[in-house]
Amino acid sequence: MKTSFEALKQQLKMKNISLSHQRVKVLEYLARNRCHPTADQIFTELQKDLPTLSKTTVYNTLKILTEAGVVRAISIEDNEIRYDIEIEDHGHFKCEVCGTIYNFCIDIDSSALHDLNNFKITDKNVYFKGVCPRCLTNIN
Amino acid sequence: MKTSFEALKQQLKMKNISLSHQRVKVLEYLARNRCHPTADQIFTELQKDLPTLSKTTVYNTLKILTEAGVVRAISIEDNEIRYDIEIEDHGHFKCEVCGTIYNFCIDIDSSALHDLNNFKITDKNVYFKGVCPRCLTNIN
DNA sequence: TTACTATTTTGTAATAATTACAATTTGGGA
DNA sequence: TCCCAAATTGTAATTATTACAAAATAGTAA
Repeated sequence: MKTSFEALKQQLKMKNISLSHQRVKVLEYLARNRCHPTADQIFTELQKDLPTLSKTTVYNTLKILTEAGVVRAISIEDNEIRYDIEIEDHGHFKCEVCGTIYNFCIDIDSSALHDLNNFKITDKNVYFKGVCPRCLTNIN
Repeated sequence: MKTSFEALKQQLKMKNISLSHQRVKVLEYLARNRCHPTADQIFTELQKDLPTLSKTTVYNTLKILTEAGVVRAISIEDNEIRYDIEIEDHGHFKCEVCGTIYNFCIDIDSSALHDLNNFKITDKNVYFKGVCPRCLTNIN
């Protein structure tokens, strides 16, 4: 697990975000399942352990964690938001055949962005689409 | 107007997409309003001229044009899809204060993407967020 | 422990974007 | 003019998300 849980808790404490049982569960889920789940996937999975869990709580928690900068919300398409606990700059590749979302390294040289000279950039997202190697093999 | 209308029509004819009155109107709107409108904005505006227009037609048309590669669907956030008639590779910057979406030039060197060596890339999207110069000025 | 207060969770209802689908309309060719 | 296929329309359904009020919970001070 790249981001140690203790460090995360510390980080949230400093922002006065209390870590309730439910919030810890959501965080744990995101840390363990780095497949960019939707709110619904998180809810459905956690409900198995926490039968009283409410979907509203999942949405609330994701919103709080996103605003705290601990989680990143990504919306590639399909009108559904996916969540990612990796904050460091990286790109997302969505396979149009199997739907899997892959991470990939990319660093965009800000000096190349002459069009955005006077803009304050707070968030960079790179989303690619195409076909992943596994699906390319299966097609042939 | 960068992409000449005649060329566009030709392109669509070749793909066996007939250009009905409604479809032409949608295309014209996108060509004239390069502000990345939502389906609803397009519908509301066009309805003034075409009172019988149906929102379903707008969605249908946008889907057809997107599949034909004449229009690009972009979903930065807010769970709403925006449409752009510029197909050439460029990035989108959304100002978090005024909501405006700006285009900017960017070309991503594929050689830098060693993580995606065996992937077939069909679509590249770059979405940045932050504050645009005008809003930066107003804040101070 | 008890009482109090603020925060969190829960569940239901509302909202909003999009899609499904059947009926009607339209336009081009025989 | 008639006919057929394609396009449009309007309504209803679906889905993700948000709003909101009531209930539960946790932490704190007496």
